[in-house]
Formats: sequence, structure tokens, C-alpha cells
Amino acid sequence: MAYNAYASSSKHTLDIPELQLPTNVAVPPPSPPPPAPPQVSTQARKETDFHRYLAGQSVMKSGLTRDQAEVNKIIADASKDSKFFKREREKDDLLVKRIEGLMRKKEELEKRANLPKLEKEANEIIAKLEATRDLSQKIVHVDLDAFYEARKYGVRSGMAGFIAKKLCPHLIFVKNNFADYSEASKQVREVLARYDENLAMAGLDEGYLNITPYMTLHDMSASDVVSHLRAAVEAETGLTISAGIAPNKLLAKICSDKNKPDGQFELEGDAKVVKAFMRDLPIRRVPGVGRVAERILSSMGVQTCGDVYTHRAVINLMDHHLGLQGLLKAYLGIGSSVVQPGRREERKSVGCERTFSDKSNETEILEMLEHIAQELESDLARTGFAGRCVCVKYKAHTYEVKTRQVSLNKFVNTAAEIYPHAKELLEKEFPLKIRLLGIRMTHLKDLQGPQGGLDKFLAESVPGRKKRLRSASQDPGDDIRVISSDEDDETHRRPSESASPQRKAMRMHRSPSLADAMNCPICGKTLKNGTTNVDLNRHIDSCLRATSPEVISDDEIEIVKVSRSAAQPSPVQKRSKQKVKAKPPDKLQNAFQLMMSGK
DNA sequence: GCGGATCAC
DNA sequence: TATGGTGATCCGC
Repeated sequence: MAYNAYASSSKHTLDIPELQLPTNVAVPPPSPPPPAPPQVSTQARKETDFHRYLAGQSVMKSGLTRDQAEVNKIIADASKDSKFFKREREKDDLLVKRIEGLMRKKEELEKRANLPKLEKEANEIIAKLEATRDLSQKIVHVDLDAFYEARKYGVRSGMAGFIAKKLCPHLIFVKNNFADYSEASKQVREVLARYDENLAMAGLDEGYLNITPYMTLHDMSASDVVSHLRAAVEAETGLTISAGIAPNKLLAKICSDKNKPDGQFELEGDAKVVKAFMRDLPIRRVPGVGRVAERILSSMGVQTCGDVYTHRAVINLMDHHLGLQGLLKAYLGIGSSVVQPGRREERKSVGCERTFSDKSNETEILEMLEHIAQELESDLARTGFAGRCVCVKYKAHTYEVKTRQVSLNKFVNTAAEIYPHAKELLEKEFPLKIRLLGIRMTHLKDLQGPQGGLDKFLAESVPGRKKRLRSASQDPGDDIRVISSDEDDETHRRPSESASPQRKAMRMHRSPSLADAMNCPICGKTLKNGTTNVDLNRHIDSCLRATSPEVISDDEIEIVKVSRSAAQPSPVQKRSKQKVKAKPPDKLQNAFQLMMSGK
């Protein structure tokens, strides 16, 4: 069972300082290329970097009251001596080596590089990107507010419960209620859809809208529409949301963080304003730039989006490893303005995985594998897919993750067909001592095609036989991806070749959300259209039974706030409880019970 | 096509 | 004492 965590406190709206660009985090000052701080020893520097790395993903994404270095230290101390920590340390060492390799490579290439030429090329790309800039749309990113109180202490989603408790000793854990989240999310969605029927949800707690048509229709300004929209959401669901208004999704997402919680921020649709906005923005805030990319870019002197421009020649030189075009788009604040719900046929895989206490007994492991195969079967049935590639994943007790896959000559979707292949793959790996097992089906075929009669035909089709038509308007999304290959790169391309921006600078990905279907708030899977609440509850119950313990999950929505003494249900909680109550699984009846009341 | 890594939510 | 699950993408081979 997962838990929500809240620090008790009085009215949140008053305690939270305005979000500002982090001044208290371990990011070196912006703009002029910062030389390495001379007074800090290399060893101490590495340690700080590692602590930051360990602190995890979401840490640098938003502002924080508490000193981040202190938080990182607490996290590191609490983790010390664990296998998890040891593995993270190993990963960090590998990252350091990788960065060293990249630095050597950079110096090597710089010797023969024609930097003015590289800079000129970068300028040309910038000019081309500028020509594609679309400032005509008003895109809104909305984000449900959560973690008000605990956030101040450095508590983050994805954090282990016991670490959170260290950061915030009076933290109170509340068992979360995914059915209520789902219901609340649905209610919010219904309100939002009044402002843009093409609303694209990205998970339970955020979404994008294009309000341009609504503005025209009602002759309203963007900020008035969003104020209206937020008031409507709060009035009808009791939940507060934060919103960002900007000409594209990339900017809107960044903006929605600016006046969080329960606020909004609009970025004018003007190229100069946009660029000024991006210039001092930490590169880590750009979707797609995670903790690894942040470290790599930092080693190249890039901490802010503005630094991308400063270092454009060198980034061009290292294009293959860094992805020049994506970074230039971040610098320019250019992104997609297309808002559409994801399509069902865009799905690429269906998988199921479980964490458990370390297992080495082979019979037990295979039992677990079979259990997972069964769960996968029901997920495949529910989502209406079959696959022709079986991928087994396991995590050793050391936290090392491995995958093994096999392609089949037919599409399968039952445990009876999947398990034998999974078993064969896993048995080759024995002896094992593992803490996680998973199976994923890829190379999917949609059994739930638009024409029902076609299903049988497709079910018997052979790989390669049929190709699904891809949608013409593949929206690449806004994410930037920074790639760096291993250091052993024997073939030394000449700078001019390596600099070619056309090749593959742009590395993007997206995670489509599926339209018009119920998503299970636990496993995130899409339930068939027409699924009833009862079906949903049954599915959720089965998910809950297998949910792993006490990790603060990402998709949690703050529905209750808990004081030291009692939990006070919000309006939506009461309502949704009544609605879902028809047949609430036992587990859900215990929802919102205080688990650890910090006594 | 396979396996490792990274990222988002 | 103790660190999640699902899905996607990209790279090097």
C-alpha cells in the first residue's frame, strides 16, 4: 500500500513563500560561464554531486524552503549502508567516468575544431527554429496541487517513507485512496473539458489545454479564462490547481510551476519575452533533462538555458552526445503547440512488475513469475492487446536491473502462452537473488480494432504481415533528450561531420495518454471503454492487493489534509466516496485512515 | 533485434 | 529494517 505524506501545518496558502528561481540550491550562478569553484576540494565536490544525484529526480524541479544541500545530506545519511545506496554509488561512479570520457573527447575534438564554423552552423539552426516559432496559440498546463506542507521539508514524490520521516519527523502518513483520486481526476477533467474538448491529460494530475478557441468565442483574455477555469475547478471539486499559460506546451509546463500552489502564471506570446524568460532558467527544469543530463551538461558549462547559447559551438562539436537542436529549442523556448489526447494505437507495450522481499528459491521465483504472467494476461485482456515479444525483467538484490527478451512468431496474450517463454528466459539466469520480477509484452497488436470483425483476422496474422497506419500528425512532444554514449568511441569523426545538425540532434519522446478510456490510478493501465465503476473497483482492488509498501507515489493528488489530530475530508472526498461506494473494496474502506500519526 | 540507461509521471 | 510501477526512447552493438 502506498501512502500520502503531509506535514501538519496551518493554512497552506499563507505559509508558502512565492516560488522563485532557486537561490538556495546547489546550482552555480547563472549566465557567464562559471569556472569551477576553486576553494572546494574535488572530493567534496564529488560528494556533493553524488548527494544531489541520490536525492533523486524531482528534487531540482521546483523551489524549496529548506536548504537543499542539507536535505541531500539527510537523505544520504539515512540511506547509508543500504544496498540501494551502494548501487546508487556505483551508478554515480559510472556517471563520473562517463563524464570524464566526454570531457576528454571534447578536448580532443577541440584541438582540430573550427569553432567559428560550428558557431555559425548553430546560428543557422537557431534561425531555422525561429522561423518555425508559433506564438499564436494560448496553451495552458494545469497541475493539481499536492505536497504543500511536506514539500517545505524536502519531502518529494518517489521518496521512501522512512527517508521522508527523517526529513520531517512529525510527518503523517495517510493511506491513499486511488479510487477517490481517479474520481477526483475525472471531475477535474470534466470541468477542464469545458474549456477545451481536446484536453490532453498527462497522468491523473496534470493536463494541457488550448484555450485559443474559447478565448475567441467568449472574447476573454487568457488569464481571465484560466482564473475562471481554476475557480470552477475549486468550486466544483474542492481541489486547487496551478496553471501556466504560454504559447506552447513546453513553456506552459514550466510556467505552471511558477506560482504554485493555487496560482497561475502567464508568459506573453512574444519571442523576446520568451527568450528572456528562458535565459536564466536552470536547464534541469526543461522536461526531458533529468539528473544525468543535468550533470553532463553542467560539466560542459551549461547550467541554464541561456548557457546553451553561450556554448553553442561546443555543444555543436559534441552534438552527437548532447543533442544540439533539442537544447537550442530549450534555449529559444520553442515547443509544440498541438494539444490532442493520446491515441490508443500509439501504445507500444504492456507490462507488469512486482517488488518483493529478496527471493532466491527457484520454485518461489517461478511461482512469482507465473503470478505476474497471470496479471499480465488480465491487463492484456483489459486493454485489448496481444504482443509478439516477451521481455522479462529482474532486479537483483543489489538493485542491478537486467532484461531478457525473446521474439515469437505469433501474437500471444495469455499466461499459458507467455509464461513458458518467460520461464525459459529466466531459468538461464539462475542462480538468482532478486527483489523484483516483471514481464512486458511489446510489438503489440491491437485486438480492439475499430472494426470488430477484423479482430479474428488480425489475431492470426503473422509479424510483418500487417502494418498499422501511423497517424500523420505525429506530435513529437516537447521533451529534450540528452544522450551521451560510452567513452570508448574509436572512430573519430571529423568535427564537420560530427557537427551535422540534420543527422539526429533532435531526440524526443512522449508518453501518450489514452483518450476516452478509464485509467486505473494504480497501475495506470487503460480500462476498456464502457468499464463500470464496479469493474474499475474490482480491478483497483486486485492492484491494491499487490501494491508495494510505503513509497510516496507520483500520481497522488492531495485530497485530504491531515492535522495532528484528525483527518478532515474535503468536499470531493465525501462526494466521490458516495459515488464509488456502490461496492467499495475492503481496502478502500480503510482509506484515509491514519497509519502513522507521528506519536 | 537485444540489452542497458534515462526520463516522466 | 527499509527505496515503486508503467511506459517510452535512444544508443551501441
